[in-house]
Amino acid sequence: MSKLDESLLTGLPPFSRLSRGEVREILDQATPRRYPEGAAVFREGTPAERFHLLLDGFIRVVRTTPEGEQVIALHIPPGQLFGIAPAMGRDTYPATAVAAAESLALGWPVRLWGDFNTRYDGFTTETFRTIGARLGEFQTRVTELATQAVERRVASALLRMANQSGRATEAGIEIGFPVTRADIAEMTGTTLHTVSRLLSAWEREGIVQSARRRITVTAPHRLVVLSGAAT
Amino acid sequence: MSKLDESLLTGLPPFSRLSRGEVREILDQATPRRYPEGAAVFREGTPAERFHLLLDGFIRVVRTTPEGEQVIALHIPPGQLFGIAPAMGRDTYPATAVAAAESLALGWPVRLWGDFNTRYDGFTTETFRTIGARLGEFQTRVTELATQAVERRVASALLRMANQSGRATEAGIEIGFPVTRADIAEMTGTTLHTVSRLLSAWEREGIVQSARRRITVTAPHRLVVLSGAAT
DNA sequence: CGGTGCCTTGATTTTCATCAACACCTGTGG
DNA sequence: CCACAGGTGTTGATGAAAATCAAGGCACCG
Repeated sequence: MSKLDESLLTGLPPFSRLSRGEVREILDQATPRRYPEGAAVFREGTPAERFHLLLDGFIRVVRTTPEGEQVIALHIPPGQLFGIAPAMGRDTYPATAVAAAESLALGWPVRLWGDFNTRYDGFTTETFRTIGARLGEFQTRVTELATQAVERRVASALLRMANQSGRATEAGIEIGFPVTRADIAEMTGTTLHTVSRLLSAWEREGIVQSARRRITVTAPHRLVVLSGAAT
Repeated sequence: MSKLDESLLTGLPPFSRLSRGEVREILDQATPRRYPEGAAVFREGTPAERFHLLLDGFIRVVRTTPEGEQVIALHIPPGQLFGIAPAMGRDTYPATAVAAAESLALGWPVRLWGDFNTRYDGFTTETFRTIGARLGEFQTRVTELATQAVERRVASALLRMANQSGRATEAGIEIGFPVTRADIAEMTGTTLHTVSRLLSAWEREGIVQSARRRITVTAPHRLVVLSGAAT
C-alpha cells in the first residue's frame, strides 16, 4: 500500500495543531478505503471496531426502526470524523453509515482512540466541538419535527443540504450528492408522495429545479422564507 | 461558605477514578447552588460562562422556537454534567435549563474545562460517554418523531421518564418529578388536549394513575406494548 | 427492449390540531 | 373563613393537513 500524503490531514480541524511527524504517525496507522455510492461503511448493531474520517464524498447516517422504516439522521461532510460512538464507550454502532456519493475515508481501530486523545494536542477539543455541533443539529431537528409543519421541514432539509454540500451553478445551488424524494421523506419524517407534491409546486414557482436524483435550489431566499426562519 | 463533602463526587462517573486530593481540588473550585422548582439555571442564548453537575433533583432542558413554542429536549438526572455545550466551543447556551423539581447543582467557570480534561484521568472518557448517551437519546427521539404516531410517542416519553426517575410505590412506578400534560405535549410534539385524552383512556384501562402533576405507571408492560417496542 | 427504480398526480381516509366550554384544585389575600 | 384567580385537567365538535390507496409515466441500465 502506498503511503498517504500528509497534506490530507494537515488542514483538518482535529489535526490542525499537530506537527508533521505526528500527522505521519497517525496516517501510518490509518486504513484508507473507497466506498462506491450506496456502500455501507458500517452497519447499525454490528461490533464497533473502528472510527473514521471522511476525506471526500458524503456519508449518510441512517437508522432503521424495528418496523423497517428508515430515518436519515445526519449527513457527514468531508473533513469530519464519523462512527465515533464506539469511542464514547459503546460496543456496537448505533446507526448505519452509507456513502451518499462515492466516498473516500480513513479508518482507525478504536483502541487508538485513547492514544489520540492523550497524545495529540487539540484532538480532544476539536472532537468535542464536532460532537457539540452534531448535538446542536439534532436538537434543531427535534425542535423542527416537534413544532413545524411538513412544508417547513422539507424546506429546511433542502437548505441544510444546500448549505453543507451545495455547488454553485449558473442555475443556482446544486446539492452535491444524489437525493431521491424518498431520501428527503426519510429526513423529514414524511412520505415521498408529500415531498414530490411539494417539489413539484416549488418547481412551478421557480424555487427549485430537479432532475432525476439531482436538486438545484434556484431561489434560496424564498426557501428560507418557507422554512419559517423569518418572522 | 462551608466546605463541600468529598463523598458528593466520589461515586459519580466523571470523577470516579480520581484521588481524594483531586476531588478536593475540584470541589474547592465549584459553586454549589440550590434551584427551586421552575428556576432557570441558565437561559438559551445567554453567554455560556459555566458548566454544571446536577447533584440532586431534575433539570429540564428546553428550547424555544422563534414562534414562541417550547420543546423539551431532555431531562437530566442527578450525577450528570449539563450545560457543557460551552465547553464544546460555543459561546452561548443553545437551550434553557430549568429545575423540574427542587434541585442542587455545582457550577464551574468554563475556563476550567480544559484543566479538567488534561489534569484528571478519566474525565474526558466519561464525558464522551455521557455525551454519547445523549446523542443516542436524541437520535432515538428523532426517529420516534419521524416515524411513530402520537400515541406511541407519548407512551415512550412516559416510559423514559419512569425509567430515568421512577420511584417504586405500591401502585406502580411514579415519575420522580412533577409533570403536566402540557409538559408531555412539549416532549412529544403534540398538544395538551391529545395528551389528556390519551392519559384519560389509559387511566380507564388501568395502565396509569394520575393526580395533579403526578403520574404513576401501573402497568409498564402494557405501556411498552403501546410504545411499539414489541414486534 | 424489458425491467427496475424513480417520480407524479388524483381520490379517499385518518389522525390529530384547533376551537370551545367547563370543572377542579391550591394557594392567596381580603 | 371565604372568594376568587390562575394553573391544571377534561371532553366534545369541527376541520385541515398529510398519510394512504391507487394508477400510471418516464428514464436509465443491463
